[in-house]
Amino acid sequence: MPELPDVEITRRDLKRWLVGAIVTAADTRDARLSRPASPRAFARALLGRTFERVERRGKWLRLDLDDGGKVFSHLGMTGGWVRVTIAAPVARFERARIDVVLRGRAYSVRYTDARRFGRLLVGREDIADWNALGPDLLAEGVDVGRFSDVLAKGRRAVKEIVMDQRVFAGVGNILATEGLWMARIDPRSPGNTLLLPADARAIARGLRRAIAHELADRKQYTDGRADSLFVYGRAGQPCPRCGTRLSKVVLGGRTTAFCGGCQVRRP
DNA sequence: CGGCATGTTGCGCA
DNA sequence: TTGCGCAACATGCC
Repeated sequence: MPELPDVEITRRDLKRWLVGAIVTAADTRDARLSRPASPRAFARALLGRTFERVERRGKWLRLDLDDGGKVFSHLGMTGGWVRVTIAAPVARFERARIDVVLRGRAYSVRYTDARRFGRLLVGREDIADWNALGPDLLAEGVDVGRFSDVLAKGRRAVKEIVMDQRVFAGVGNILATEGLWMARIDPRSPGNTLLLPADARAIARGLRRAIAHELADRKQYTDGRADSLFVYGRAGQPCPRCGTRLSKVVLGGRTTAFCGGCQVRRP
């Protein structure tokens, strides 16, 4: 599920379902998701409250309550929010529920997460993980000069740099792979070989295009992801742009597909 | 059975 | 102090 486009779709869902809604019941028993706090704090913070806003930065969601409380949700690898009836049975891997009333209608918003790499936190202050995030490519403009400086600083591969959440919030393995292909830049290129302002601009633009492409795709399909990607997971197949056989390499421990024919690597 | 997976974190070591 | 590589987390799926 979750990189920036999926989390953005989730934000829009939660906004529709929750803003203005009053919480009639809330529960999670999962100490892993709420770590390091007790899962009991979840119900305590939510019961009787009204949601005022649903915000997103990168892969993090923040739900703001009418008393100043905040709920932070990170979907990890397999997390997701769904809306069901109050009486719906507990789904396999359901980890939390928020029952609400909105405009006279009662229903339940449930969080499911098989692997439990996600987080579900309540508090009154923004958490450190939220504050440390870099610019969100969907919400903010990119300061090309600043990004250029970040690139110049390291010999780290450019793909690892753009996946650093302090550099661009929300860019994960799929977006980085797709965005660099769109930018025609080899993901292995050391940052300090991409010194031209044009390089920084091309990368930011490629990532934005990858985000827009996936968001547009989500509007049409619910499970069309695999078919909408150009190179991710397609090593061995022909490049959709130039026909060269797509290569595979591991960067920062993550599998990366790229085209040796049209993604340039500067010496 | 083995290998891989959209994310993050912590540890050992240079 | 910084950074890098890698295992770990928990589970599904091919």
